[in-house]
Amino acid sequence: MRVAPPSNTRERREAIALALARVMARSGYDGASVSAIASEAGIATGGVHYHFASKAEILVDLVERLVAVAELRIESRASEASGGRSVLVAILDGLLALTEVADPAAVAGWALIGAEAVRNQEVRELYSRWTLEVRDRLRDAYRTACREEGRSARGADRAAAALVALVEGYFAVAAGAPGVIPAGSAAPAARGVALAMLDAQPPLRQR
Amino acid sequence: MRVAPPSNTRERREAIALALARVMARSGYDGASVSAIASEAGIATGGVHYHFASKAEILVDLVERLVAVAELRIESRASEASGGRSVLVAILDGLLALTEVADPAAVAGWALIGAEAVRNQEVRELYSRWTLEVRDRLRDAYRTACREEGRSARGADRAAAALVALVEGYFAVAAGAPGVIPAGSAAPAARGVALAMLDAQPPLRQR
Amino acid sequence: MRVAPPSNTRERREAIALALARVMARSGYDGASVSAIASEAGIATGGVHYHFASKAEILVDLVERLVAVAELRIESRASEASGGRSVLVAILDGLLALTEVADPAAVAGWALIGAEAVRNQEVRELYSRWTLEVRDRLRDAYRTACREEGRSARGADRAAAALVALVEGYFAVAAGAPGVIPAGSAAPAARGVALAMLDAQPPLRQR
Amino acid sequence: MRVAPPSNTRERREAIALALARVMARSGYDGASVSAIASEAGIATGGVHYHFASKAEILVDLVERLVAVAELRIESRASEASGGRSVLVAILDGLLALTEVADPAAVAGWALIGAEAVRNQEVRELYSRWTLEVRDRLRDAYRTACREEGRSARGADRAAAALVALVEGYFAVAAGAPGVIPAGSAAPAARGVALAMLDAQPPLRQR
DNA sequence: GATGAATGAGAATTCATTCAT
DNA sequence: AATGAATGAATTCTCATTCAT
Repeated sequence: MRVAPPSNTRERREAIALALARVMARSGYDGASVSAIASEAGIATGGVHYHFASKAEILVDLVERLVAVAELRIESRASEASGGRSVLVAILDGLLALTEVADPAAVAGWALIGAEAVRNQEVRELYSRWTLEVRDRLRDAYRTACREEGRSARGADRAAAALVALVEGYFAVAAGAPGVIPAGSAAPAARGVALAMLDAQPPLRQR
Repeated sequence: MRVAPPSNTRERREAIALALARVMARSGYDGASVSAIASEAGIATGGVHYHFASKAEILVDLVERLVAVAELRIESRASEASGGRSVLVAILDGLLALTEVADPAAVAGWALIGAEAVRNQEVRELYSRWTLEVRDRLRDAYRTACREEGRSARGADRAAAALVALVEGYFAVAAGAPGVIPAGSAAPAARGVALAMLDAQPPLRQR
Repeated sequence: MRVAPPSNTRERREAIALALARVMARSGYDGASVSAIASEAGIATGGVHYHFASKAEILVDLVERLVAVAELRIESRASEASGGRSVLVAILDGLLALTEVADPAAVAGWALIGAEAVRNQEVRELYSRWTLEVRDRLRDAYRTACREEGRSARGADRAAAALVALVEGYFAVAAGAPGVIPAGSAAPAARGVALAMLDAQPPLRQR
Repeated sequence: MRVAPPSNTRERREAIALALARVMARSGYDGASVSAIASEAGIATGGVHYHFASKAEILVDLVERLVAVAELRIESRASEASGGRSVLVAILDGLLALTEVADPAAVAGWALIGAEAVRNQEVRELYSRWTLEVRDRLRDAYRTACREEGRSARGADRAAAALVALVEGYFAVAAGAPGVIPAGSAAPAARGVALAMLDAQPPLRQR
């Protein structure tokens, strides 16, 4: 009696999504032809469409994977953190870990996902949702830190938005203008920015 | 005998480049087909190729135009500035003016140019050159401000790189995740970041 | 697990190359659009490019096929020949067999390949190499015949070149000016020319 | 009172036709774009269509010019000739003069005209008419020579056809496979072929 | 006579997707 | 599960031709 072999769909989908990231880092999303993705993943063209209904779906899958990974990194750092400042730093570190470990495919992939969000509604929704979530977490941590330190939390919103822009900007510049960002400077500089902003928040006046 | 109308090539090239920016804002660069650009510019498909040898050349032209415009804005603001802090602010304001006057085509255009730099060498060179130039100007102004204020200029490099990332990030996020950046907050927040970073530079120790 | 039908690439490539020859005979090489070739071969446009990277590559393939066929014809005739005269005749007969069996596509195809050699370097190289090879074989047979018959072999070079021109001219005229060459006269007339030239070679003077 | 400037249409048409020949020698007929022809002729694109209704008409004009020139050369040589053999030689020399004076544009032009005759009816008619005329003149001279020398004129037809093929072949090979024909050998070798063929005609038997 | 911008109909080529095996 | 040949629509680009000036 034959037993059906175990499905390898999960691994295949991952391999294909990561192959897309690598090809995108060279050729952009449109330049990443399905057959290039396939050969990067070590399978035949048709195989890609066995596992994904469309090329767009691979990109969506990749976005979800990158988000999940970032989320994990943030979570693991944040869970060890205590206090607003250290949560803030944990989030920034988690987000920018990619640039440190120098995974160029992931860095370029993320930058290109932002660009793809301009025209692809589904990607835009995912990208926006994640970006908003990050902003809100940053804002909450920022406010917490202000409260803990007896500072006004005015402008926490725009400060958090600036930190989001900073992080996304690091990805964009690292991908599109290599050499502009000193190696290894992203995470420490982002931390510095966040802390400088906190320090600039005025103390709450006594009542 | 030469009896021909004066060449309108200059205007046409500009019209086509701006049409590309508008179509890109909707559809991305690859999605901006030559015929979409042509109809946006109000001419026939062939007309685009009469004025540009290739679609890639239009993008290059657009990059050069956006850079030139940004340069002008920076120059006009910086010429009125005195002191490192105000030059720093002038540069950031000049760069981010686009986001304020809400020219979505230019904002998305610039964000997508960064993405296109990933795979297009000529665009990458232009984008890198401009980005480097901006970083170096920011760093010089930053150092000047430190000197003027008797502060150490340590880390000016990474601070300038962070400011570049911040600016690029504003474009990327505004284009890809509308709603994440509070309206009108980019320029003031960027100013705030720069000044907070300066304030955080320690004073030079006495000898 | 690989469960795929056996590749039919070889047959397809041949079918496409022969389709090109037929369409060229009607419309010339430039007039042979890829879609005309495809429909002549009974496939869709894209199919042509699945098997050939470019239209030029089809032409190169066709040249190689026609040369290979001619080579076979010459070889089979020459292997039965004995003596310079009969080898000479075998070569000419092999080359001109096309005109006799009235394969108009091949005749016109070859004539147009010569024309395409004017501007296409790869075709020119193939065409030149083959033409040179034919000339050298003719020259060798011509010299052998002279030696066998006690004649001077002076001018064997230009005689061989003339025979090459004669053969190519038959193709060109048959393709471009039908009716000028009496049907069936090419091979016998070429033979006649070759033998008359040999007869005109003066005897070696006695020493 | 203004006097209309003298028309320069005649010179312009010639300049354009010759420009076509030169561009064709590089790029083939289809590769010779109207604007390439125009710039070779030193005028603007539109100017070509002021003088010719269509690109095809330029080619027709060129064919007529090349034929007229060849006719003149033949006429001037034939008028000084006496006897069948010398007329035969005069015709061949006239036809092949192009290859001797090494006008590569004219040589390639003529070869490409033969190829263009395959698909362009008007060119085919001109090319066929001229080729037939040449064959018939060669045949007449051949017969005259036979009669003068008391030889059978059997096969004069196919001999004349062979000489036509030989001449056209020289053009085709010179254009498409440079180096195969020894320099300067075309006309003398063609003469040699013609005379050898005549020598091979058997004498008329006595009655 | 002549210019050169503009047109628009194709051309070659690419590629996501389908499907018989 | 997977293959890879095949499709056909879409894309970029070319170019003969037209025409206002």
